[in-house]
Amino acid sequence: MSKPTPISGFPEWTPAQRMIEQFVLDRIRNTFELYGFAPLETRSVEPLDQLLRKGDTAKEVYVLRRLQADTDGPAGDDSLGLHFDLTVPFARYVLENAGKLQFPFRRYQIQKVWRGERPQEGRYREFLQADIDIVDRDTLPAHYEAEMPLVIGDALRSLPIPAVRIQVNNRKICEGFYRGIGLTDPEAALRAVDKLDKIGPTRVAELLAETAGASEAQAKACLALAEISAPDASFADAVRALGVSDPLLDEGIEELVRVVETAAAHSPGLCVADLRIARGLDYYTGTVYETQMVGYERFGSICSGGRYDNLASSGTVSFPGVGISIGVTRLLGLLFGADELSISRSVPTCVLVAVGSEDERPASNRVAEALRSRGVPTEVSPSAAKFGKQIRYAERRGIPYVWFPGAEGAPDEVKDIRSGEQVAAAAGEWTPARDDLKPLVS
RNA sequence: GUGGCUGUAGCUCAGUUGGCAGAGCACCGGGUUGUGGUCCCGGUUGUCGUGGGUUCAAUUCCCAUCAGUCACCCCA
Repeated sequence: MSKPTPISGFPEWTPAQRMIEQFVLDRIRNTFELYGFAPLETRSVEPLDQLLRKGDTAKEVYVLRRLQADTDGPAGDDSLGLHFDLTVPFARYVLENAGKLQFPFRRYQIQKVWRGERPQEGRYREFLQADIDIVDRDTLPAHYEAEMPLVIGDALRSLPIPAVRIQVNNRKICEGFYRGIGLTDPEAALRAVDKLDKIGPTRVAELLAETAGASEAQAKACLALAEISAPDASFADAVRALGVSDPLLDEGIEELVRVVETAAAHSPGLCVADLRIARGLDYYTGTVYETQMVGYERFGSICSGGRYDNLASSGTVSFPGVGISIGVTRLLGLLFGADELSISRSVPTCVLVAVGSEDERPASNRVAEALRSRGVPTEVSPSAAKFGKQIRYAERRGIPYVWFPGAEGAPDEVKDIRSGEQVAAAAGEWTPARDDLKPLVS
C-alpha cells in the first residue's frame, strides 16, 4: 500500500488550524445572527441546468455520477452538479419555498462549495463560503445594499485579521456610462476595465479597443471613470465632471452615494467607492462589492457579492436580492501561508490531570470529572510516567495547567506550567484564568 | 483547461560529474530514585513524491504521472 497523497485543491488543515477555522466560523455566525439573518443549509447538489443557467461557469462544475450508472441511459436534464456558490442554490430554494417564507427574507448560509479550477495558494476546488443574502418580493429597497457592508465589516472586524476595505461599485454606473458614450458591448468593457490593477491603463485601453470595439476617445473615457475612487460621495462629482449623461448612470450614482454615505456614517473608513470594481459573475445588476485586507492587497478579494434582480423569478413573480459572501477557506489559507494566524494550543484541553500510579487513576478520573462538570476542558494523563514526562506531554500540546492529585489526604495542587507557579486547589472550586479556558486565537 | 518552476527526515535545506543517503532544528532515551523548559551524552528519522525506461548499478539521466507554486483563464 503506497503512502496516501493530497488531492489537488482539496485542503485539509491540522487540528490547530481547524480550531482557528471553527473560531472564525463562530464569530462570523454570531455577527450574522446579531443582524437577524436566519440560518439555512441547502443540499450540495443542484440540477445541472440550474447551475449552468447563468454565465459560462460550465467548465467549473463538478458533476455527480453514480459509479454503476448506465452510461447509455437517460442522463440529460436530471443530472446533478455540486454547487459552485451559495447564491444560485439560495435563489432556487426561495422559488421552491416562496410560500413558506416571509419577505423580505434574510438568511445566512455557511457551506462548502466546489469549483473545478486549477488550484494555487488561496484558490481551492473545495472551500467554505459564509454567505448572507436578503431577498424581497417584486422590489428590493436600496437600503439593503448599504446594510451588507456593515454586517461584513462587523464580522471581519471581530476576527484577529488585518483591517479590511470594502470596495463598492454599481453596475448601473458602468453600463449607463458606457451607453452614454456609445459603447455597444458593456460586458466586454467591464472585463477589460477589471484588469486595470493588473495590467495598467495602457493595456486596458488596447484591450478595450480589441474586445469592446472602443475608439480612442471611448477608451480614454472608460479609463477616466475606472480611475475614480473616493471614500465618500465626492466620487459622484468626479463622475459628473466627465460630462456623460444617461438615466441609468444617474440611478447608479444615486444608489452608490447611499451605500457609501451609510457606511461612512456607521463605520468610517470601511467602504470606498471604487469604480473599477466589476465582478465576474454576470447576474449582478446593481451594487457590487469586493473586499481587500489592508496591507495584503496582493491577496486579492476575500469577500464579495452584489445585487441581483433576475436570479430568482418564475412567471410574473420575481425575488430581487442582494448578498455577499466571505471566502473563509481562502482567507484562512492565505493567512496561514503568511503565518499571520496562530492559536495558543493544539488541543482544547485546559487541564491535564497527572496520574501518580495506575492504582490511583480512579482518583485522577474523579478530578477530571469534577473539572469538566464545571466547564473546564480536561484530560487525564495517558500514563503514570514520571511527572516530568507528564508535564512535558502537556507542554508539547500547549496545555496550560497540570493537576496533581494529593497523595494520602494531602490537598491537590495545580501547576501553571508556563510560570511554574503551583498552588493548592480543590477540583470542585478551582477555575482557570478566563483567557486560559479556551485556546486563544491571535 | 494551457504554459513555467519545484518535489531528499516531522520542519528548513545540503548532497551524489550514476557507486551503501547528510546537517541543523524537532523527536526519543539517559545524566536527573518520579515536577518539564537550560546544559551535557547517546539514538531514530527516509520506498530521495509515485510509476515506468536506459544502465552492471538511478535519489542522480529520460518519459509519464501526482502534488505544491506562479502566470493565463476565472474567481472566494
